[in-house]
Amino acid sequence: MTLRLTNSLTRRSAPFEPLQAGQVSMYCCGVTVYDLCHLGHARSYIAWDVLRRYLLWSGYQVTFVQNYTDIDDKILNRAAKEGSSMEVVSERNIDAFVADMAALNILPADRMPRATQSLDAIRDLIGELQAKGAAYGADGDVYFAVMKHAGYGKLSGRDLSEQQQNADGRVSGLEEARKQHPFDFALWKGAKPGEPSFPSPWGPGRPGWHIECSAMVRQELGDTIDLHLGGADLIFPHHENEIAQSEAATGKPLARWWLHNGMVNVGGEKMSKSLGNFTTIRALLESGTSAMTLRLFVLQAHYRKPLDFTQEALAAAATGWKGLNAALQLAAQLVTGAAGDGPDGPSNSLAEARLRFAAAMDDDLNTSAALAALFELAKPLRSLANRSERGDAQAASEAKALQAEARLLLELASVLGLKPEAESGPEGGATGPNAAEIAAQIAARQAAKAAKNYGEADRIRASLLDQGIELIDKPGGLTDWLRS
RNA sequence: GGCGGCAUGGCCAAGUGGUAAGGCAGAGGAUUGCAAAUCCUUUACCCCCAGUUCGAAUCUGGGUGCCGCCUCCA
Repeated sequence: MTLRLTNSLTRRSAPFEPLQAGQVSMYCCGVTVYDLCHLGHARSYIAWDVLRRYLLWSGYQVTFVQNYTDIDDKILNRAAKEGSSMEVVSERNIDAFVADMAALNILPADRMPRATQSLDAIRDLIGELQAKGAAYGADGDVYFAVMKHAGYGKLSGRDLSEQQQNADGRVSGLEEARKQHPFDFALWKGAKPGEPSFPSPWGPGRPGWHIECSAMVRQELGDTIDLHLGGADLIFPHHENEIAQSEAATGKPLARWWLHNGMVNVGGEKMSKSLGNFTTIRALLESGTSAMTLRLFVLQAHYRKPLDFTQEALAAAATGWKGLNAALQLAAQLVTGAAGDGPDGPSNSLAEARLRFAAAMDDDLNTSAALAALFELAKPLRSLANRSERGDAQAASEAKALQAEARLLLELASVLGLKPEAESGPEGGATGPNAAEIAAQIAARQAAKAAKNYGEADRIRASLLDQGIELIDKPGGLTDWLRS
């Protein structure tokens, strides 16, 4: 079986095969670090994290590079607004990015170059383009000449001859006047007074947005890479321009595969900073949604389709995760418990589950179907937990039989970046009564129950619930509790 | 206007020629003093019309609706 991926370049899916057998190079356009990441970023990076994990699981050696755009108008604006500097804004948001990604269990990229630290490669590339006649200077700016590059528009399906004055009113007249074609874009922007700038053969200034990715890809991974990833909103102009720059310089294809994820929508509209309808990763996590719930929410839909963010859908994912998490926790117990006792040879059903999972993932990363395989695997585990709690005599022997299953569940879950998550349990540092006080209340309620004083027992239960403590009666007269 | 995508049960969402995965919610059951939690069971002819086919959610044509990109954007 082979992995099939939908290539935006051809708009169809085809078997994936890296340029060098067993080795995959992938690049993902990162964030402009002017603010916190929102759910749209989370979706994108979760999707590519799963791709990477799946490739690794499949035995590939993967080199993954993701950039930081740390010089840009938005960063400068933000710095001006808060009276700090470009560096301060960038540094802060890079730290936040790292923390957010870690919270979501997204594996860090192998290398994360920054635009401001890649200036030599950027200037070299611009110089090369100019030497080849693909770029021209104008008053301290340098532009890429799209008309000079055959094949411009091949990714986004645009035909230059059909392009009219779409840019009217959207670009400053000054910049427009300098361009030879409306689609020409800046490789180097001459510095305006007071702006931070870097020296260059064209005068002080800074790189345009698109050129950094071309330069970094080339520097870090070579002329042609296997996979280039990003959000669908980057197809035009960003990725189109990257292709043009890189291919004009090297004469080789920039990437063999272009993968694009669908947008996160809110009320049918794209979540974005400009619309103001965004939720930051951090805000969501702080509001009590767990990282794994978010992952499950994202992975339940196919990565290329739009994903509507609603409280209902999130709540559904949370409940779904609760069940899966319980199974994963039990699985972790089983595996570390009486290790080695269980029958090790995978039974037919296990082999089938593994196959089903792989087939789903091979089909353009059908995580929704892959998750179905996980839920099916989790089922007997959850059932076992229920029966053993009820003192089923057979449960103990079954636990051994389920060890291989438990191991497989954990393994496959980890391919999706899903891992057992501790409940926000007793030592959660929350406010309210402490464990000893709760234990005392539970004992009091037990006594009331024994005396058939159910009014009092219910009163204690309700009172604890008011304080955020939920009681869970177990068979055998035991009572667990959760801080909600 | 140009380019691209999507329409499956109450909700989310797989399935792309042989008679509908999974999750959530709902219903019934087990359990419980009653609940909650948990486990078990259960719930669809796939936007409309026409066509191709022995057979279509799945292919073709035509509608309708929604979304993305064309300006910074994951």
